[in-house]
Amino acid sequence: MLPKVYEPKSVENKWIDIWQKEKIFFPKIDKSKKPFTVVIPPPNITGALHMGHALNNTLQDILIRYKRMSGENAYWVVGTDHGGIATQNVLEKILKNEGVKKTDIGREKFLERMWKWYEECGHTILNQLKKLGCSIDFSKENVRFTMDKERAYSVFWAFKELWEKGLIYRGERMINWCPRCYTALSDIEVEYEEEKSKLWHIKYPIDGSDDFIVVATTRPETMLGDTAVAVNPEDKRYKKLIGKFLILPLVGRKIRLIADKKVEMGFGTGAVKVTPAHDPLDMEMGEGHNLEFIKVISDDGKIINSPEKYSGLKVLKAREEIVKDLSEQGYLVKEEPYVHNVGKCYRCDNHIEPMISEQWFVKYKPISENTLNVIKNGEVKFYPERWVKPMLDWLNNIQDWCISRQIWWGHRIPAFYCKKCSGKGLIYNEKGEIVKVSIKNGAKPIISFEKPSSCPDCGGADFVQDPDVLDTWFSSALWPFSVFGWPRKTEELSYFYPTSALVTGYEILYLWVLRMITSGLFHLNRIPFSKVYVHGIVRDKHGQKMSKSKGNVIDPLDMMEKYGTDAMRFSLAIGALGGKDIPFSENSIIGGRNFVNKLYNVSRFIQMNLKEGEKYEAVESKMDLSDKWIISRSSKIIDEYKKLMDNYMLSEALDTVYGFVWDEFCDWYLEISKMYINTELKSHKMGLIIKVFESVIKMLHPFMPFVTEEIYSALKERFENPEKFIVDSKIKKPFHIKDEKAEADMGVLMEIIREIRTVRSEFSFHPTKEIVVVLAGVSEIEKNILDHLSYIKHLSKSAAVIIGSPEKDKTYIKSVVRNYEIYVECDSNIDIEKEKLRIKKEMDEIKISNEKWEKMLSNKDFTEKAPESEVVKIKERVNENNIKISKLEKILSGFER
RNA sequence: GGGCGGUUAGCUCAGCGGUUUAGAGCGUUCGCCUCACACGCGAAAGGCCAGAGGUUCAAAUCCUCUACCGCCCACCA
Repeated sequence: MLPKVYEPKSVENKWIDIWQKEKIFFPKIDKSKKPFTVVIPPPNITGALHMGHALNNTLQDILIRYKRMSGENAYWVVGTDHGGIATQNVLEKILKNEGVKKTDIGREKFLERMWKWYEECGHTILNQLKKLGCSIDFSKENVRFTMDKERAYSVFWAFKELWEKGLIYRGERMINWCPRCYTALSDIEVEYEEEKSKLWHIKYPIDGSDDFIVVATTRPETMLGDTAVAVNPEDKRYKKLIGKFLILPLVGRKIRLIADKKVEMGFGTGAVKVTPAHDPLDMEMGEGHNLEFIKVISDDGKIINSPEKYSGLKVLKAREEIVKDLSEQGYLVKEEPYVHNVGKCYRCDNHIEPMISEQWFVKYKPISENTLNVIKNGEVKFYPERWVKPMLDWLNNIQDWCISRQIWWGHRIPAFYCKKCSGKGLIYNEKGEIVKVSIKNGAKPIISFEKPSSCPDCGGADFVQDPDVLDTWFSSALWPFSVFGWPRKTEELSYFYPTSALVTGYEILYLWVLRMITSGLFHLNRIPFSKVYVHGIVRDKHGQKMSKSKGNVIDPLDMMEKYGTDAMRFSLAIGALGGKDIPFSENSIIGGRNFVNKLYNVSRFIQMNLKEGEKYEAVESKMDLSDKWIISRSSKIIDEYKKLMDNYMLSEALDTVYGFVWDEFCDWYLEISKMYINTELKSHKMGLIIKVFESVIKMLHPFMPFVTEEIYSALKERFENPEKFIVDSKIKKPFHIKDEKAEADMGVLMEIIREIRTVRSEFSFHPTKEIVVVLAGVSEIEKNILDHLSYIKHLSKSAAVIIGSPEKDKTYIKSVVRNYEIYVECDSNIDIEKEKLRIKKEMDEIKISNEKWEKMLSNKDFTEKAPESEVVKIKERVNENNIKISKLEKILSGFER
């Protein structure tokens, strides 16, 4: 005998093993079948799976399993991402705990450690995906890594193609520098956060005069690199001073007062200090006015090229000193509190420094034009659609993409330099390692996958590779086709590409999704996927972002351990509504667990009533009302389910089935069917139950793979033409019958039953007390009621349900449902006042709605303008209510006697 | 500054092709260990659908404005 409560752990492990062993998810190229391909957003190998992964991969798995069960050749391509800065930071932290700095061990050794880390962590992540129930084939040959050999070649090839078309260049531009991670970042890798700071007003004396100009700044320390002050050309206050020279306080440098219409007259004092090397806007002005660029902040965030006093200080320390000195020397006019946005590194949260730097860039505008078009014309569809507009806006304002990173972990830029020919363009550290390359200063890159054999210029063979690595998103952007071996023309590539759908969170739409579309179009001239299912972020139950510092993190592994994987998947899936963020709590998983248990117990119920050797078959001639009703309902539910699933409304689909199973199938149909278990109708009833339940667990399998597989294996001999496993089965509609009459009739019966139950409950009948119910008041009671008195009897725990009139010498609790009067026999000492109140209350409610409707009916505008069917409907309702009112009145007057 | 999303039961949210008495889950209350399930069953209480206008025979639902909350984008030093 199966235990009463479902025990997930052993069941889950069992099926994980079997599915892998049976190679069910192994990709097969089958040209007779339509492929449904999804590439996984490769998880970074930074550690363990978190709730975001759990959500993302649950949703993908639901889609994949659904498509597989819909007859498509579903293939979910798996792999992990090397994760550039994020992963390097993880190892750096580990090293720090060991008391080692990465510079101590050097690049080569460091990378050795990184690869070792990959071996361990990559494995962990894959195992966790397995635990999540992902229908992925985990054989080694099917697992990719963004930095494995094949992918490395894809990356090189992509770089080469862009380079050859002049779309990759190395140039000196304003970039975002993270002094902590010690690397450049692209614009989207900077997050802006509001910070309380100050606005300092500083006097800049005018050369050869006692007068001065006051500038306002949030970054006084950058004044060390000021090479101008700018005002708006229209600004009357400063017009005549334009072109004069100022003396830069603390430094003594002579700088020009320039006019530029980028300066806002209304802000601060209307005069801006210009630091071309450390501010994007200032850089533009610097270029426009031919100003000197003086870099005063070093890569490690310290002051350089400045008076002795400040050199070597960290930026914030320098700020303090400078403000102090300005104040002491009388240059500081005032400081006012000021709130403004500060850029922070998305990987380490430290302040980023804008600075001029020579880096590799991709010219993005020209290659992303096609992306704009395919989104605009719907070749790539977003679910929900509301993301389209932000995507287009972003593309319209796209900037060149800084792709070089000064870290060690990643794809090394495939550029080699002949040591002899590159001269001063190659910069080495004291150990003789290459640390920087400057094409500006003469470095000559040769783009190559491997070290070139000889220099085309001098014939020399002494090469050095560019020390930088590529932005991790560069390889991610190629993922949908690099996974299939591109640029090699593989069979996989031609069969599985373009992929079908992408499932991802909205936070990486710009960072990743748009870039994939762009590279797909650029390198293969085909979109990488046509559907993008965009989900939200898993938050805590109050809508707060989960974070370690807030202590509100829920660990999916704990949850799976505690409640089972299916339970967690259920709660994630049902919460993923409309692409919105998901408020998540342990409580919501409990709901999932309860549902898993419910399903499991249905299967127990079925199994308990099956006998070996007996046949169970639904027979059409034996169909009664409840059968017709459940068939009709289940037909509708399957249609609804498919429609929702096909439109990526997974949560709604799950909710639909959930409601059907629990409320209709279990609470009504199974309860009714219990009456027939010991009758000759058993075979018919059980047959029908099995059929409906089979379709239910199939619909639920994508959401809750383990429990449904377990149930399937327990019951499948009873199914028609069962497959070996539910994963491999097809969702089929067992019936194509929609019976509105049966649904309506059943509705009446349900109402009557509920009314009797309410009476029982309100008048405190013990649940086991059997009662006598009389149905009366209708001259000719419909046949369907007569036929199904047994339902009423059974579900309302009645000893007898009689059609007729109440007996005069007995006491009844009376109520009205539709046209029927219901008399529930009771002791004479029932609380009459309570009953009166009950009836009155009900009557009042009906009267109120009747008044409303009668008013509508007397309104000519309504009867003339509203559709005929509406008017008829209202009329019918009024009539029904009037009958009901008269019956209730009769009952009330009965009390007065 | 621009854009997007939200404001419905104590909590988290559905409903927004216009028309019953506005739903669900959780929580609460009452009664039940009813032979699948107490991770359950039955019943109940609980809502001027953020506010103000407008369109309409009819508005939680469509339009406009306002308030508040949350995101995203933007070089206002």
